[in-house]
Amino acid sequence: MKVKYELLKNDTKTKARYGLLHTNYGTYETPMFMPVGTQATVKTLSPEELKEMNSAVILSNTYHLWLRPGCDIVYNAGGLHKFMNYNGPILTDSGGFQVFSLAKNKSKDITEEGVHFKSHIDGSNLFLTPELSIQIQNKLDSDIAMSFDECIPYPATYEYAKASTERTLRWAKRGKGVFNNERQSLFGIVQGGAYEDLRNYSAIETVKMDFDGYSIGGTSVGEDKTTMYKMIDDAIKYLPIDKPRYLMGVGDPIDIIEGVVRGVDMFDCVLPTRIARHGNAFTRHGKINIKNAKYKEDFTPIEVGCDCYTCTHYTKAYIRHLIVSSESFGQRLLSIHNIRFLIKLTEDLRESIKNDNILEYKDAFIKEYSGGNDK
RNA sequence: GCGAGUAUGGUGAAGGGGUUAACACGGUGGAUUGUGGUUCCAUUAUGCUAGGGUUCGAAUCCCUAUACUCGCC
Repeated sequence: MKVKYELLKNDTKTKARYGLLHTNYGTYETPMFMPVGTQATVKTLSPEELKEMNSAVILSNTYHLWLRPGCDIVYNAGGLHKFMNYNGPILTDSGGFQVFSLAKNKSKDITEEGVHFKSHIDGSNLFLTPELSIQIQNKLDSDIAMSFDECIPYPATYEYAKASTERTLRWAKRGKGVFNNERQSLFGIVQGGAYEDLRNYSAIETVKMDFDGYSIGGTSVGEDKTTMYKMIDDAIKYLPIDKPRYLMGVGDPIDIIEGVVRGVDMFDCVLPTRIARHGNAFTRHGKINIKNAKYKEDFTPIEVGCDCYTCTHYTKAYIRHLIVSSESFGQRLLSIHNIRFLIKLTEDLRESIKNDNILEYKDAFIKEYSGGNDK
């Protein structure tokens, strides 16, 4: 089935909204945070652990699975869900962003037809097109596929942003033309760089193609926060109320709140798992670096009151020891805490929308989060 | 006891008279937003075993002491 968005409540003072996302694998509340499992696994975590922290949709990646193990192997395994033993909804990114992030400093050639670039694994020449990306995703059999887009760098000239935005629209149309999977949904992606008129135009034209959901791409690529929030505003203004809105790649706690207030329903980000592997943890009082010497003999949890497995069983001193010793269990414990932190944040945001006090929640959160990380 | 050799930061070490003592690990901070899974950046010896001497100038040369190492009694 196609995903369906059910709007249950609009906030009275902001554009925030509370709703439900109906999927092949159950119905979930929004706004939601989606952990990233690029290579068919949320790094260090099992599906059971994800369920335990009330995770819903997870992300995986077309580009990575295309190269390794290959989409036919996933297809022959019975699809991505079976392959990775995950019976929840899966969204696959199209590979558009990987052209931007993996090949950032390497040779790549973006043409009307598609993108020529080099494999990050063995340097071999690759050619990815909008059609191929969709065909791979059809085979992977994720629940939500993404259109193949170009993520415009920041800053970019108006001329480049305009040409790229128009090309992304043509790519979206081409991808949609070959899309062929009844069980799967397809989302369009709004680009436009940091230019208001291009963002508006991109949103309007993408919506005309009638996708199952819409995402806002091209943010958090080096622009300042004010610009980023405006990019969201400029894009979301023209998105329909009856389809889910997904802000791609954003997962800083404050950015999630700013996104929700602007009407975003879905977020994904590598931040919780990536910083976990490098020893950082989110707390209500800001991000902490567990490797800091001051935690050497701190026998309290990362966050008192946190309901995650990590905080209910382990101390900062122990986790610090694991991270300093490069033990993978430490990475796992921090990943559990960080993902649970963002999921809990979205749970709180949903409650605040239902209670009509999201602005109060936002102000209190930001004040506490930015206030320091002495806890 | 005799002979030879070595002594550089928390560690392994480079430098064999000429500005701020290489590099690596470790330590201490920081970064990270649709993930190239032990990453990236900054910082970390006012000092080269101790004392004395030569020299404009010594970690580098000389003397003494001390500690290790290897031989021989």
